Amino acid sequence: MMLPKKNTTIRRKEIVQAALQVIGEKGVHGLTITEIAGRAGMSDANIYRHFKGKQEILKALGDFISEAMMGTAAGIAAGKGSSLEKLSAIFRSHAALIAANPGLPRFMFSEEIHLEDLSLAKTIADKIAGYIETLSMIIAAGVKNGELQSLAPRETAITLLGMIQFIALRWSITRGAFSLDAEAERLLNNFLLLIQAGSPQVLLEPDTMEPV
Amino acid sequence: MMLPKKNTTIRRKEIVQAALQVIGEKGVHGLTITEIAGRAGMSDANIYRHFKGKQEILKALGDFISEAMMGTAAGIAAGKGSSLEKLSAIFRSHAALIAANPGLPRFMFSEEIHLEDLSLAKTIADKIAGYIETLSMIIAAGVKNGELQSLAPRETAITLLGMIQFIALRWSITRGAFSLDAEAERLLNNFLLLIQAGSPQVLLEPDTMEPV
DNA sequence: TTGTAATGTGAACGCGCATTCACATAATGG
DNA sequence: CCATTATGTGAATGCGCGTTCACATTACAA
Repeated sequence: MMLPKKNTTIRRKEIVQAALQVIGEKGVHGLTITEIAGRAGMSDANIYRHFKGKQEILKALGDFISEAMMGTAAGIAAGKGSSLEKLSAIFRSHAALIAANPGLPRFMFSEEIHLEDLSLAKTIADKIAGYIETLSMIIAAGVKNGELQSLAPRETAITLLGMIQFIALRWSITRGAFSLDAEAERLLNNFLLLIQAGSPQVLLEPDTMEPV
Repeated sequence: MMLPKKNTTIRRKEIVQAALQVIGEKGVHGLTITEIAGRAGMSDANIYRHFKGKQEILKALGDFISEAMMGTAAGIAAGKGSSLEKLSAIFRSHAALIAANPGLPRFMFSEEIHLEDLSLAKTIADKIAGYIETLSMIIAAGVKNGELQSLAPRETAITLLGMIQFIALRWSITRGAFSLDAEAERLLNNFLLLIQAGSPQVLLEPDTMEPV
């Protein structure tokens, strides 16, 4: 059987998406050319008409994933809302993105990615640094206007990212044994309690809901 | 050349240690029988005198790593000291352990581990759950005696672990481009500020110290 | 001492997987 | 409509790596 022909730009997107799906199911370890081709509905050899090799596919996938994660975060950061609202929105959207694409954290964690290709590792590291920077600025703004406690912006940003990433890791190891969204919500609530100004110490009365 | 003979229990330890070192340098992806054998100074075939196969080596390595991490944490948890002191000690020892054994986080992150062997994945997940439980109890105790803010023990424990793990990931990706210990210390300080009772909020009145 | 089990090794085997090749078939520009 | 290029495919290639085998050498129990 011969596949109807499409130009390279379209095929490249299909292949990258197929790769992401394969990683979600079989992991980066199970990401073979044959698997990608099968998922994309084409022959193995045809992959090489659109990519120089597997490494190039990984590079394209890295760009796509980085863009998917950073894009929404940057959008939220640039938009309207309080610091708490922005942090919550970014956190939730990130969790939702992972829940929808299990291959995403697998790709980020995988050393098959980090160690194999120096430039790809650098790309990912830079994207993470940018992410931290984005969150830091939101937090710094919140500290300045008294919305948040007086805390270190960068370290707090890293703490937030660590939460997401750790949830994703456990979720990946347990093969989705728990609800990622629900777990994320629990952690977010606790985190918000910690960082917002003058919040806790509700030890006794459960009254002060809706803190504005 | 023929290696002087030793019994299996000794050889098994040597092989596991060699494997851990190889992972630290080449990653789980680069963990090949030939590499392990070379590092341990023995022939490939001899590996199979002491392990049934590669999978069994990974299993033994998983046990070793779990024990190394959980062991010290449990010891500190059972010892004397305030909650803050215990959390700090566990955090620092964990960071130091990772700094000394780069293969440790690589192993934990690797899906080559999680996805290949169900029982190994379960072992790791259980160990992590136990770790969370240990930290939770420390935190719960701190909350009860007023040392810590009224926060959710389990979620706070996960936040702490997420911090460590995220540092380790970035450290791994950047191939040790920054000082893991220093970074860990910065994050720990910020975290302690967040969780201890009545610390920040110096914004206005530095009154409500010591709430019990 | 002696024979049996444990330990050690180089060579070979087989499989999976990335990549290439020779050859169709469709698109596209002149 | 023709020629050139882009796209698509099954089969072959080659290599890395886990594992096995046939055969030494040492430990050790009787």
